[in-house]
Amino acid sequence: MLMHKLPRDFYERDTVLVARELLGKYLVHGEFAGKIVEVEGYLGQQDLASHSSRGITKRTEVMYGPPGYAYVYLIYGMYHCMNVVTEAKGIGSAVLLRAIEPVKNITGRTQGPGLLTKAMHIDIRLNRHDLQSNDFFIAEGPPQLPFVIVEKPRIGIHFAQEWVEKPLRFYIKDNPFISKL
DNA sequence: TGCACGATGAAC
DNA sequence: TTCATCGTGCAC
Repeated sequence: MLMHKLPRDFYERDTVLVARELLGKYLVHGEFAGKIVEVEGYLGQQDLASHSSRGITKRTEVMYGPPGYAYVYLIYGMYHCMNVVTEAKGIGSAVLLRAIEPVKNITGRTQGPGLLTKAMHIDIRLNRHDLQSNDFFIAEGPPQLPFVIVEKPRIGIHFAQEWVEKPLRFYIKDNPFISKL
């Protein structure tokens, strides 16, 4: 299977562009692989829905670091969420991976950020991991048919005031593995 | 040093 | 609609 790893330049671009282009790419962790079918963009310190909105802290400094690294955190004490850091160093932006389509060695459901990480065996130990590595990365998959991208408001960010309705969630239209309608 | 609260998922 | 479960951020 063609597995051309995405270069760091891919991530060092506008977050919305990176988010849209991550759809259809292959997330690889060791023996596990899945096709990314749903993502959300988190734009930086001005984005009230983003963890980076409170500035640089021990937790968010990875978001403000160089692009192409994983930001993995524990949510609700029991699930992990995985993001990829985007844009230049100094900008606290990232793309949350919300759902994948199983490709290799995946058991269990993958529709939702917590289920995705569980199925891919991704946890807090992979926080700050360089996605240019050989054990954990995102790659261009094999050629596939073109698809339509659906834009919707992000999930679970009711507190984010004027950012609540911004269309920063993207998914592959009609894909059966997206997390919600 | 303490405490309220999630970028969730599953059950009721 | 409620609950499980714990690290983070901010108040005190």
